[in-house]
Amino acid sequence: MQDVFSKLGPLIIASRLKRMSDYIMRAGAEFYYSNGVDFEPKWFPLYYLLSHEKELGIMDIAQKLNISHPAVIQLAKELEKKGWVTSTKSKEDARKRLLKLSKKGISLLPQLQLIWDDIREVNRQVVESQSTNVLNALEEMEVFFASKSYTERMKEYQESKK
Amino acid sequence: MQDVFSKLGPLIIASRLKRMSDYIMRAGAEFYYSNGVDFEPKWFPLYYLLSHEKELGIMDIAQKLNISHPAVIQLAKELEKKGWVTSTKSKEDARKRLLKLSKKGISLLPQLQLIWDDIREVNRQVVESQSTNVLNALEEMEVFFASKSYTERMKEYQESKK
DNA sequence: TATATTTGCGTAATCAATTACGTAACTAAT
DNA sequence: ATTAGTTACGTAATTGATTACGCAAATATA
Repeated sequence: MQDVFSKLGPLIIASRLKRMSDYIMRAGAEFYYSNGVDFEPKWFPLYYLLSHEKELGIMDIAQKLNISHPAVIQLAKELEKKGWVTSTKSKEDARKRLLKLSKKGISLLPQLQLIWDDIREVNRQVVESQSTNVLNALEEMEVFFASKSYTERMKEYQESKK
Repeated sequence: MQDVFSKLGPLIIASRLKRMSDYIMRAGAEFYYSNGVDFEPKWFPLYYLLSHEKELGIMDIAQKLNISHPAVIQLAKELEKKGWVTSTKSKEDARKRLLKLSKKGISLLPQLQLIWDDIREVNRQVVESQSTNVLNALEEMEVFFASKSYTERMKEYQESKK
């Protein structure tokens, strides 16, 4: 075993989470490519979101996706270049730029849906193969840290040792 | 619920893994800082590795940590700047540059150990709170994809649909 | 109404890590 | 001993995302 990580146990949960995430992301990229669709995994959250909402402002999206607003601008720029997303100035609030899928963007959806179905299916297989379900584990962690943050918990533990 | 992710289920395992990883990393960074140690979480794997091995070449490290060798060089440069790591040319193989902890680096260890203990403890709490253990889930995923890659599994599923 | 504050967006600078490429040292084959 | 191929390392360019900053529009307050 050339791999230090798995020996370290609880100390490096974060690194292992990241590694698995990177692995899946890369595989996803390959998969789009081998299906002849010029689509990148990083576009998925925004694209998917817009496919379910008529139109949204930059900040709304940033909040919903939990990423920074410059990231949204960046992603949107790329999707606009592809011709899949267009934007309009809001009439109620002139500061807002509203994003939505273009006709071309909508017409791509069925093809993407097929791919997403495959991805979903494999992910389902993974989860079903597990005696401990990674999605449940994540959900539990999110709830755990929502009730009291990681930082708070570490501080408390330090206090308790004194 | 302002958060689209948790509704998407298996489709975006990767994004959720990444998000949780980022969250813990950030908390870790804060924690070092609030303990008055000028140490960054990204340094941990290399530092920890060197604290357990006498000296290692760049490529060895890259392999063991499963990162690219330029990443190792970069991290090493930072730790050398801090004075915690030194390097020597290998005598057996003049191409190799061997990294090891400096005296100063070793003398910092006890302080870091304390912090790592706290982190380990909170991570242990997390894991114990869970009915489904995230580390086990990750381990299972790694085994699952080691036996057959994500890409292969997607291809197979596509074939099976025809 | 004038002024201060907040909000939404865009740009710039920065950061962490990767891929691509070049060079030097080692190894193997003739 | 020469040549070809591989390995180890370093640098440069690129990618993806973040924080910091600034401007303009909207909102709240005096």
